[in-house]
Amino acid sequence: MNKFAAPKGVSEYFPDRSKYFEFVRETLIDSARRSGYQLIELPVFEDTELFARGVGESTDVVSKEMYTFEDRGGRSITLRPEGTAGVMRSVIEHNLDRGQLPVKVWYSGQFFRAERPQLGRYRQFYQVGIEAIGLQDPEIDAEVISVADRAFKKLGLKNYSLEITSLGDAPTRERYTKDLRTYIATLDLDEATTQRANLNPLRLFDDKRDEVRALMAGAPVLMDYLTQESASHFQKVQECLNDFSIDYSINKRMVRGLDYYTGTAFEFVHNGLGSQSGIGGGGRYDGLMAQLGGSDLSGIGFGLGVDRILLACEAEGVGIPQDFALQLFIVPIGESAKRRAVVLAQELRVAGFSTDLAYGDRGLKGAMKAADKSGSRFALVLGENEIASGSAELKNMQTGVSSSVTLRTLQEDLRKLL
RNA sequence: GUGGUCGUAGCUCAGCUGGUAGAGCAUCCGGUUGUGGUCCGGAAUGUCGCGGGUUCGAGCCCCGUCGAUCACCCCA
Repeated sequence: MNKFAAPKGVSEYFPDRSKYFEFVRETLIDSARRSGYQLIELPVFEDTELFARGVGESTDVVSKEMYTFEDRGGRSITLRPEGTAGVMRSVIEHNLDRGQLPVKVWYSGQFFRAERPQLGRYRQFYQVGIEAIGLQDPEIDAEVISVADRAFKKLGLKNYSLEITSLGDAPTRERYTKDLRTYIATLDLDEATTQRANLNPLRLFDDKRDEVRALMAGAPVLMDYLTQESASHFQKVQECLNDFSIDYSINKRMVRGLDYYTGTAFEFVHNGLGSQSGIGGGGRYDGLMAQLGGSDLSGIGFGLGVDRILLACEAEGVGIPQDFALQLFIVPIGESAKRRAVVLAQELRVAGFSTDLAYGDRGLKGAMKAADKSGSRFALVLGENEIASGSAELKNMQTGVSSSVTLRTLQEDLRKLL
């Protein structure tokens, strides 16, 4: 029988790399928790219309990358391509905005886009995101950015940068887009590019060809169109980032893939990932909630790509901290020791120590090898002699130094050492 | 979705102008009857991605297909 294979474009994480994935994800989530964000757990599929209206029909994400199917009741369902629309739906549906504002939530999980796969670009990918809803203060913009930045620094990443911009409010963008279209109409572009420009003129700023870049150099810049209010908001965001000692650069030509962004927008880019360099991005979406039928509250959030951040960590050789390793591995010698070891391991686990032990009958050498492979920080050698005297040999697997411990005080001793 | 490259042992790869497969690492056993990560010896492991074609003969050539990867597109 033929072996089954995973569907095209999915990434899987299994030992030993899964530990690394887990470390990255938990670090990102931890940063959100430390800023007061609380978990919101949502479905991975939603009414297709939610994304069409929320994300925007003109975006590539909606027009050609969604996993859409009909369920058994004939409803059109779509696997979520991004997180914000679903969060908005849930906030509106359950009136989460009725209480104190802002509502601050984080989420994590799988997202789906039917693109041609590449390293760091998968059809099922993993994001950690946060949303802060119902507060317009520029300080919250900086806070959201800081959650991501703190997480990256905690991971030990260095080779990344933050770009920020302001997209202005809806009327501003309308005025600007009109001028931009007028400008583009004067350019000599090939058919495909013209079509792209018609769909969304901002996209031309992202073109990688030098000719197009040169042509676009003379284009009007959105930031020159900002209202007094938007400009001052953006100014305050920058001051706040300065206060936080977060480095950034202003990218006046940033293009975001989703239609709902207004005002502050940002992107984290890693320099060691080839063309899939975006490791996270987000921004304000002040009209979105009203557009989806809720009250007219502002919002800001981000999505971080865990798959790509993991790749970035590997590219930079970022290591996993010790507290992710197994703490103790028990090596029993002989039948009666084995029975004692099973119970001892259970006691230690109950007491909160991560513990594993050598099963089977591989002999001491084999069991020590297993202890080594487990990555455990300590090995506890438990033989007939030791049991008779109520003791055991505790070996530090890094230094190779071992000492005798009494089983009765083992837990206290471990606590001191770990 | 468009174009290029690649697909051989669990992993990384070698395999000359077509003559039915090899290395290193990992695994297991032993050197060491109570000590891993070093060293030495030994063993096991493959429908050469899959399907078809050309040929006396295909890992190698041709076609298709699936997958990965790179660039574009797009983005996390």
